[in-house]
Amino acid sequence: MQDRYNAREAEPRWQKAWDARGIFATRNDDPRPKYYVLEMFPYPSGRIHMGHVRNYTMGDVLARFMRARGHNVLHPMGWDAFGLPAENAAMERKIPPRAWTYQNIAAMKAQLQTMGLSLDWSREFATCDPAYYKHQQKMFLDFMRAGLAEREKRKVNWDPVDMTVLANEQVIDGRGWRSGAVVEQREMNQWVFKITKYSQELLDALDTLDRWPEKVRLMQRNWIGRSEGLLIRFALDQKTAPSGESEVKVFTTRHDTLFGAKFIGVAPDHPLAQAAAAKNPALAAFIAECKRHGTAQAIIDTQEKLGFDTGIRALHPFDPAWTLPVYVTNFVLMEYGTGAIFGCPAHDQRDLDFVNKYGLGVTPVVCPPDVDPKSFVITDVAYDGDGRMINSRFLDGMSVDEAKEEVARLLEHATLPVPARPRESGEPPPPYPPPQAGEGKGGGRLRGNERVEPVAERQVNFRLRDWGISRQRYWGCPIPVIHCENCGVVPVPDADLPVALPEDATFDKPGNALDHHPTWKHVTCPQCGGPATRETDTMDTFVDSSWYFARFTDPWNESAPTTRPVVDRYLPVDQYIGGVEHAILHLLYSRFFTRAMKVTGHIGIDEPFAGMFTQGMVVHETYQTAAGEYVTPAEVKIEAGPNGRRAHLIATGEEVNIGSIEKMSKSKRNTVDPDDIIGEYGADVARWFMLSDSPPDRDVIWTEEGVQGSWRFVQKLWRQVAEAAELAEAAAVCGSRQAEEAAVLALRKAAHGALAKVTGDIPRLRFNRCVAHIYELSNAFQASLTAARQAGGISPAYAAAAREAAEIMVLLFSPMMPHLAEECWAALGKSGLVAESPWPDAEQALLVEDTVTLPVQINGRKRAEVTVSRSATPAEIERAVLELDDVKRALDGRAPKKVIVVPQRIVNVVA
RNA sequence: GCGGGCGUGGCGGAAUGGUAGACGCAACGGACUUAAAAUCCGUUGGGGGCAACCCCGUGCCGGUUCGAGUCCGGCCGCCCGCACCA
Repeated sequence: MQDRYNAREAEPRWQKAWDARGIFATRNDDPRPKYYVLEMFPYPSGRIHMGHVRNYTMGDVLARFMRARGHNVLHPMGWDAFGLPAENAAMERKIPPRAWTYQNIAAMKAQLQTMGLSLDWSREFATCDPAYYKHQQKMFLDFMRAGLAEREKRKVNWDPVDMTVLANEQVIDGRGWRSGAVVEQREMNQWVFKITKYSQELLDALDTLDRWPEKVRLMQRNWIGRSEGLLIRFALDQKTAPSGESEVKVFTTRHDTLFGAKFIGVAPDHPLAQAAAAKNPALAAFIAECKRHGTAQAIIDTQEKLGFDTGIRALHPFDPAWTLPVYVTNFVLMEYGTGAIFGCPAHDQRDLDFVNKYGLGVTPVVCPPDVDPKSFVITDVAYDGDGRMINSRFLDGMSVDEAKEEVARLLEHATLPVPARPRESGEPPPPYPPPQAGEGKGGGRLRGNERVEPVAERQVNFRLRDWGISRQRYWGCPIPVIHCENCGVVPVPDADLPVALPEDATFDKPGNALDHHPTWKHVTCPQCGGPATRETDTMDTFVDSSWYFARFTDPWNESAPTTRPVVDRYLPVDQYIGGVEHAILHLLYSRFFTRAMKVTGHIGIDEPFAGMFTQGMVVHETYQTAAGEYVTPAEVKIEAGPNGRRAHLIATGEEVNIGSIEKMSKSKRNTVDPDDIIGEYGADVARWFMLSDSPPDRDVIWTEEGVQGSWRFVQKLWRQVAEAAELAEAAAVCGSRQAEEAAVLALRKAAHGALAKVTGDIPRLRFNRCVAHIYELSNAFQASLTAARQAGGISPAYAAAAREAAEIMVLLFSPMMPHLAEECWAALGKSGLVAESPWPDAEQALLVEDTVTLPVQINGRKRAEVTVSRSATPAEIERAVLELDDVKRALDGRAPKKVIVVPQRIVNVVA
C-alpha cells in the first residue's frame, strides 16, 4: 500500500469504474421508492465556476446517500442552452451560436465529469436541441388552445442595447438585467402566458411548500402582491370633465378614510390625464416631464411628490356637493390598480407630502386609541394605524374594519350610470375570482331606461403581471405560429413541429437575426395556402427552464413532452438545489408552467418542487496592488504570522493589499478556477472543502489554507484506513489481549455515534455538521490507534473493531469524497464498489450509555458533575447530587429550596 | 419606507430553553529530523490565583424562567428582498 493517496491517478480510475458498471443510470422500471435530486442546470458559458462546484457537490452528496439508502435516485444533468451570449459570440467571433454553445457544453461536461458526480448522463439534453424545443412548441400551442397563451398589444420594456423586450422582472432599477441599459417603454404585440389566472392559487399553494425556505416563499408572496380593497367609481363634474369622460375608477384598500379625501391622483399615462392634456399644453409638458424621469431617477422621485391640477373635479360618492380636484401625479403608477387613487393625507404619508406641497388641507378621520379626537391633528407625519373613526359623519365611532365594511356595503348597493364610452386602457386587472359569463365590463343592470352599475365593488388586486415571453432574438425557441393576412394568427400544425431555427443566420447587424433571414419566415398559410410569414420572435429562455425537470423523467419520448406514468411517478422533485437569485422568476414560472401542463394533460401535479434549497455563494478575498489594480489569488503569495497576514505578488515581490471578501467575479479578479484546484488537489478535496465550515445556505469563504486543511485530512484518512487494514491482517497472528475491551467499546461507540449523526444530518443538508462529525470520528480513531500501538499488542477483537470503525468511516465520507472512499474500500480488501454499497445502520445498543454524567448546577451555574446509572430515578439522582462535596459546601448545611432534575440532561440545585 | 434574516474566540462556525465555544482554520509549544517539510502529541475567550479553584463573557438595555446564545419587549449595527403597491 502506498503511504500517500494519489488523487490525480485514482480519481479518473474510479470514474471509469462507475461508468463501466453504469451504476448512475436510472431505470424507469426500477421498483424501489424514487428520489429525485436536481440541481439547477447550468448555462453553458464555457467554464464551470466554484458556485457550480458547491451546488453540484451538495446534490451529489444527497444523491449518493439516498442511493445507498435503497432509493431509485434520479439525478440528471442538462444545459440551459439558449440565450443572448451565444449571439454575442456570433457577432464578436464569427462562430455560429449553435457551434459556440455545443463547444461550451463539451468543455463544461468534461469539467463536470472530473468532479466525480453521480449523474445519469444518459438523460442529458440541451434546451437548444430541436428534439427538446419541439415539445415546448407543442405545449405552447396547447396553452394557446387552453387560453393560457395569448397575443396582446402591450406596453413593453424595450432594451435598446440588447434590442429586445424584457419582462418586468428582468428590469432592475429601470435597467436591463443583462445589458444594464436604461429601458424604454414601447407598445408592441407580445405573446404572454396568463400566469395571472393563477395568482391566487400560486399564492395559496405556497403554504403547502413546507420544505421551501421561508425566505423564498415570502419573496414570492410579495411578488404576487395580493391586496384586498374596493374599486370605487367617482363621477366627474360634467362642467369640468373632458368630453366623453364621465368617471374615474379608483382602487383603494383604505375606503374607510373616504371622508378624509382631499384629491384624486391619476398616473401621467392615465386616459383622463391624456384627455385633459390634449387641450392643456402645460399639463402635457408636465406629463412629458414625469415620463422622462420615469424609471431611472428613483431617488429624486422619492423625495419630491409632484402634481398638476387638471381642472377636472370629481364628486364624492357620499356627497355630490363635495368635489375633489383631479391631479396628475408622478407617484401614481398606471401599472398598479386602476392608475388612479384618492388621496387621504391624514393617513398616507405620500398623500400628506403631496397635500402639504399644494395646500389642499388635512382632515384626520382615524383617531388613535387613547388620543383625544378634539386635539388630534396631523401636520407632517401620517397616521396609518388602527383607531376610531372621526370627522366621518355616519362612520364616526366605528373601527377601521367596521368602517371599511360599511363603506363597501353602501357603495356596492349605490349605482352610477354606465359610462357612455367603453374604456380602452386603464382597465383594472382581471378580478379574482374571474367574473362569470354575463357579468363584468359593459354589463350593468337597468334602472328605468338607464343602464347603471354599482358605485363600488370589492376587488382583489395582484401586483403579479402576465408573463411576456416574446423576445426579438434568434437564439431561442421559435414561437410556432404563422401570420396570415387572411386568416390572422395561425398555429403551426403539430405535424410540422419543430419549427427549427435556420442554421445559416447572420449576425452582422443588430436586432433579430431570425427576422433578417432572407427566406426562413416566408411560408404558406396552413389554413388558406396563401402567402404568410412566421412569427420571428422566440421565447424567453425562462420558458426552457420551466419544464426541463419534467423532461428528464423521460427524455427519450419523441412523440410527447412527457410520458404520463413516468413523469407522475418521479415528480415532484424531492430536493431542488440552486441559487437564491432564482427565488422569484424561475421558481414562480416553473410553478405556473406545471399547472399549465396539468391543464393541458402533460402532467398530473401542481407543484414541481417539493423540497427547495438555496445555497450560499462562494466568496473570496480580493487583492489590489498599490496602483489599485485587482490581481488574482493565483498571482499572490500569502504569509501568515503572529502579526497577521500579508500578501505579495509572486512575480515581483511587490506587497499587495488584502481587501474585502466578495462574491467571486471576473471584475474583482478574485476567482479560483475549479480546474486548477481539481488538478492540484483532486476533486474530493474541492468537494470536501465546499461542504466544510459554512452552513450550506450561507456564503462560504474560499481560502487556500482551508483547501490545504482538506487536503491534509484526505491524507490522514488514507493513513488511518491503511493502518486499520494492516491491523486486521495482523490480527490472525497476534496473541489475544483481554485488557482491550474498553478500547474496543469506546471505538465502536465513536463509530456508531458518528454514523447516527451523519445519517441524521445528510437529509437535512447540514453538511458542515456532517464534516465535523467525521473529523470527530477520525480524531477518536487516531487517539485509539495511538493508544493501542503504545499498549504493545493488538487483540483480534480490537483489530476487528478498528476495521469496523474504518469501514464505517469510509462509508460516512463516501457521499462527499467518493473517489477516496473507493480507494480506501479496496485497501480494506472489500469487494465491490462503495458506490453500490448499502448505508450501514447504527447499532442502537452502542448509542446509549449505561451510566450518564449529568452536569450539576447550583443556582443555574455549573459547579459539579454527577455520574449515575442510566436508569436512575430522579429521587436517586437528587440523593446522589446532595452528597456531592461542592453541593454540600454551597448549601452550607441548609436544605435546598428546590432541586430540578431533568432526566438525561442536567440537575439544578436552588440553594 | 415595508418585510425578512443575522449579530457567539484572532477567523469560519457548534450548541431539542439545560455543561457556551463542538469541528475546522490560524497561532504558539513539544516530539521526530543534521535541518526543513510532512507527521504525531499538546496549548489557545478574557481576568485573577502557587494551587484546588474563583470572577467575567454570546451587539446593547430590560423581562419571563430553577436555568436564556436560544423565548418576550425596546434599542444599535450589518446583510438580503421589495418598494411611490393606493
